[in-house]
Amino acid sequence: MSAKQPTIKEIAKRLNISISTVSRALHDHPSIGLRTKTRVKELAEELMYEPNQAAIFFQQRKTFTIGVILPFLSEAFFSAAISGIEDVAGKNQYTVLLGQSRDDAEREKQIIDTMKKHRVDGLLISISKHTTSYEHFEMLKKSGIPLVFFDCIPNMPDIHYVACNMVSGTVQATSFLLKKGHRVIGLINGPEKLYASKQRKEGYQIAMSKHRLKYDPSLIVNSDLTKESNYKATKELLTHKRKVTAIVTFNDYVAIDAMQQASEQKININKDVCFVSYANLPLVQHLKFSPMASVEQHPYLQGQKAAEMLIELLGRKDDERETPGSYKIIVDSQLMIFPQ
Amino acid sequence: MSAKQPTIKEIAKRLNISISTVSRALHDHPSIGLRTKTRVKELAEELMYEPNQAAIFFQQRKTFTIGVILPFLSEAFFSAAISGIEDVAGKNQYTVLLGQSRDDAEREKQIIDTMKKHRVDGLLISISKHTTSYEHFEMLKKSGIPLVFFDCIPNMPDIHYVACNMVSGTVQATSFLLKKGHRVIGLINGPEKLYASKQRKEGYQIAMSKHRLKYDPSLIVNSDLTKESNYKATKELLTHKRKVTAIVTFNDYVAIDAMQQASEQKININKDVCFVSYANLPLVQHLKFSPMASVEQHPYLQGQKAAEMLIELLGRKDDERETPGSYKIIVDSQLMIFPQ
DNA sequence: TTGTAAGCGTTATCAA
DNA sequence: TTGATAACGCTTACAA
Repeated sequence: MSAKQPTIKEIAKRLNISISTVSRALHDHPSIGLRTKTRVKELAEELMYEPNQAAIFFQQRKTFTIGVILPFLSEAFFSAAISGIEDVAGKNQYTVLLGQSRDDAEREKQIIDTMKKHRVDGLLISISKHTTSYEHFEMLKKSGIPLVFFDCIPNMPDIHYVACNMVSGTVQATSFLLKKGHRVIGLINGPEKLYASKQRKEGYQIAMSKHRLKYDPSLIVNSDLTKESNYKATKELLTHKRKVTAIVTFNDYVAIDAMQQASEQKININKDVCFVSYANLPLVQHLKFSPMASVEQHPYLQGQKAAEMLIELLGRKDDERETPGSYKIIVDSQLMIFPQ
Repeated sequence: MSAKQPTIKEIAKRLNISISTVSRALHDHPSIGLRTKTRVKELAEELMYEPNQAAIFFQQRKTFTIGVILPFLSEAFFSAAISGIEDVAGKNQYTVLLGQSRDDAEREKQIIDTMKKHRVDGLLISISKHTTSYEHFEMLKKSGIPLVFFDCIPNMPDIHYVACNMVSGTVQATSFLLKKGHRVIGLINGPEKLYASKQRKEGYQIAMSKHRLKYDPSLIVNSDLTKESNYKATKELLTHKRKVTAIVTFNDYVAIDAMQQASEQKININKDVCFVSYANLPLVQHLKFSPMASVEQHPYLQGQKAAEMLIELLGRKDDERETPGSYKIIVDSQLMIFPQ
């Protein structure tokens, strides 16, 4: 049982040759005689030899591991994203180390520490919504660990990232409603300081001005994305002095709460008040109340792109990596309209 | 930029002492003079020294990494389970390497290979529903890598596992319906060879016999869990010669399809035909049609338990690990009844 | 209290 | 075509 794994040394001893010969034979080094090579390979096979990656990682100062830090895997967006990451990583012989921040800045910091300890070759991060200080990211940069952000990105100069352009998604969402004749459209936005919220706000404003409508700031309300806050925001819009006939919500979860709340107020969902949202949850069309449309953010694609970017970065020689500036990829969001 | 990480050698040189002294100072070894210790620690701090874990892993023949292989992170069950795993792992200084099999046996095998290469200390596996041969698991066992299965476990002797007793869950589910007066209850089960299906079947039979009702095999139909297959199974039950008034479904996803199908046949959900299911998806109560109850399988808890078991196994000396037999933990499932 | 040195498994450089 | 040896960074038994 559990006989300890054979090493090249073991093979060398048995064959009465040197370990370097064994190493080379195993690597198909051209200078090794066919005879020796076969002998080595056969014995390796027989002993079920497997190179000790730990030793190789150590020797090559590389772990072939990338760390992925994201808020919640339970959010469909992230589980899709990590699949994209995993696929790209796997194709490139990299492996994925996982850490969920649970939207807790402290936890995020701690995970980064652990990953640094584990000497991941690089990191993919979607920051927690409570992360405000960015020192830990700076620190990583300084220690030469490449970093690619995706989806939720910090407001820092010179970072590599992949993100979705929420502005255009929001323009589409709002325009969709405007074209349907709505004139008083509310927006339940996320926390004000979030970049994602700023983009939605901007998109909303652009759509309004495109349609030559005056922008009414009181139609945008912020929620901290808890159920209570979502309810409150919804009530605020539903009791607005102007009659709100359509609401754009920060994401599908917010939409669920908003529609629930509206329905309790005897409002006919998507009749009296129309809803449009973001995320495009897999189950969204099966919901009791579902929005008329939802902005797809292509999480799998974002994951792929981010992983590709990171691996590209990792492939470079250290000196090339010094290149100033940063990579950015913007994935276009897209309004998915559901059949009614 | 990216100055390469300092080593104890570096510290030793600067302080003109030996590397072993540095190593010991950093580890608070009792035999080191307070003076030297402070000097070492201060310099380490200043240089932002961090031990090279890759070297340590190599040296200690341990990576403090556990591999987790599961079908889909997009299933709420698994994303909850992995959170439990991650929490326990983190508390014990372990880190989590992720692999999704996508219910593909080949992929599963390949992930195992990669993880073995990466020298994970142990593995947590929920097998893919298409895994039929277990050689790769046997192989791991032989190479001395501890293995703990959770949720979906293979039919192998002497394995460690954590699983949910679906029998009792099914007894509860079926009894719930029986108590409501239903007499002709259908079961849309999963693939026949799945252990989980066998348990559900058994539970169904037990509940029936407890209520002194004759078991009618034609009321159990199998689905391969695709949408089409779910539809087909549903139709079969709805056109059964006996009038089926309640249906238990393999899980919430099946329930969604089944209720959709039933509704298209003008059947009044939970009036004409009542539905009960498994999994307790977080969104289940927000669905257009939701089952009257769903069996909770405590994924987070299963994840925790499995991780604890594995870490316990890892903590042992090699000789203790030889202990024959195996650990099993059965987590009780529980019927969650939703307010109507 | 501190230093020396072996060893973990591999790759790579240099010699033979 | 092959072998000896250093090196990667760290821990630890043994010496001093």
